[in-house]
Amino acid sequence: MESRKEVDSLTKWDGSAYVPHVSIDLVIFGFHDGQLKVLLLHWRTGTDWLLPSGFIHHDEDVVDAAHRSLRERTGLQAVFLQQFHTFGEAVRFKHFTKQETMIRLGFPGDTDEPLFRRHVSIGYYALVEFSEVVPTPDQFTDECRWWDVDAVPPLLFDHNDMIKLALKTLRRQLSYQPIGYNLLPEKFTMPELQRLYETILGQPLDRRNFQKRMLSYDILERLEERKTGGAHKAPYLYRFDKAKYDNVLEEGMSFVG
Amino acid sequence: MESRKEVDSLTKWDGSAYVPHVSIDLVIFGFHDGQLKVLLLHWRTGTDWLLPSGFIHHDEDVVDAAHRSLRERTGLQAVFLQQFHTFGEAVRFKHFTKQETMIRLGFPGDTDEPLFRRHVSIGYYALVEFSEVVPTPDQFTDECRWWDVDAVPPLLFDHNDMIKLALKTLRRQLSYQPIGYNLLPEKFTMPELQRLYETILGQPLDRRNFQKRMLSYDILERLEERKTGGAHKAPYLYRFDKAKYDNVLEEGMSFVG
DNA sequence: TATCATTGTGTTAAAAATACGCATTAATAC
DNA sequence: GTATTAATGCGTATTTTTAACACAATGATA
Repeated sequence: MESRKEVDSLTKWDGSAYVPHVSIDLVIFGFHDGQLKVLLLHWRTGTDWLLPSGFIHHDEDVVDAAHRSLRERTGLQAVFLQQFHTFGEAVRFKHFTKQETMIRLGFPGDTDEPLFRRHVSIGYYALVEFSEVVPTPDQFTDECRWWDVDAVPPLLFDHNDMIKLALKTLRRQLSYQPIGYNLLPEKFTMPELQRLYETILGQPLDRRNFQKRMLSYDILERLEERKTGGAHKAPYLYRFDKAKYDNVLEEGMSFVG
Repeated sequence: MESRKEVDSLTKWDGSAYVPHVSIDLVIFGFHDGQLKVLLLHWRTGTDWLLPSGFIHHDEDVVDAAHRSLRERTGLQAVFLQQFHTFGEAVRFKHFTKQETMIRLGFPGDTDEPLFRRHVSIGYYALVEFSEVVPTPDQFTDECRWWDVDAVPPLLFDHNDMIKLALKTLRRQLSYQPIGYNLLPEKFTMPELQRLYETILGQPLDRRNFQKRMLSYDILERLEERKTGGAHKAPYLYRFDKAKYDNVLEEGMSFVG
């Protein structure tokens, strides 16, 4: 279905530059139009979508490799990035077998292709500001774009499971930590923040209790401005107090230390 | 300091049988004499202690490799085993540099020794019944024994950090899940269960509120027997209702499903 | 048989989470 | 202009959960 030329360029991947058998997979969440989105890549030779992934240089920390991959796909520097699980199954093919997958991706026959060797993959999820992302494909893909989390198609490998687990982890953390800084623009209204929470948690929240809880964290700063333009009463604009926000996060989520 | 013969036998390790650059580290918790214990190994050629670790066969799931290693160190089959973090720093030496570590462990000079290549390590913690464990060293070690968690010496690599993080994870899970089944003998009293919780959490708990909460989980079965022999009033014996226990755990902690 | 430390089983108070009421406001319709 | 409408700001009850505390019962020891 694809020319040999394209397939050749795919195999130019220099596996020797990376730690073999180890990879990173990224579940990058964004929020737009009242919908939680996830960033997916489209394989050049084929019809399939998958999660952005990355490999680790020999002298590179895994977390740095994750940040690097994230930067390459989004253009963003500092984001909320959290390891959530390591996927260590020997066979990580799900909807298609290894053979089927290799054919679909343009690697017929060559069962020793380094890209398709067994990989232990470390899953990270990221929260990014939708409007600031410049979705950028990598050398294996020709398209990078946002998908609604509840409209994600069957993905390659076990990537659907990864999204599920990342979402589950995000929900748990959201329930007892004031995450959300990285998903919204600098200034936002309380209803907007609430909609974000409702979307991630998948359930409606009481307007008044939500506001009380958010303010109780003492990480929000209310501005004098109000958001005009919409019909009805103009809501106040808020802004995260970065210092206090980081502080709360540090206490609640920090590892080793 | 050690004969060449011993060092040679150490290097007989056949790295080709395993996925390179990936390892497993185990934080095995036990409970005895009102103290939380962790199982450590003593390196044959040297004075240092470290966590039990393992490697992954090419066709083996990581979680299976973890169970296998755990079995080899303890003799136990079914235990509570939970992945808690993957340690991906390029340099994981802490108290000693790589060179110092290699000398201490009897690998002078040979900087290419496969055992000392960079490893991404997947951390698991396990809860086991102290009295049923048969501590067993591996090919690199000459002793395997329990240590009080708060008397653990400086360990090789980043293993002290691993214990810290495993303990933190255990505490968090204990706070909102009825873990403990695997740390106690089949029959136990409520005070014994409470002491276990107090030890892990590191704080005293109210006797009456503790009992109420434990019973509210509806996973304990009170037996007719009482524990005699001790001075004072004889407490009832309890037993976990395995089916209900597994059920609660499944709902609260299951991944990918 | 009295003593003592510990267990079994409550009840009460405080705090947190949840449910709900009503006045205010800014765009829209008339 | 003025009334209407739907959403916001800010408040108060209610329920549920958590934490604090009291007292009788028991079994070995003195």
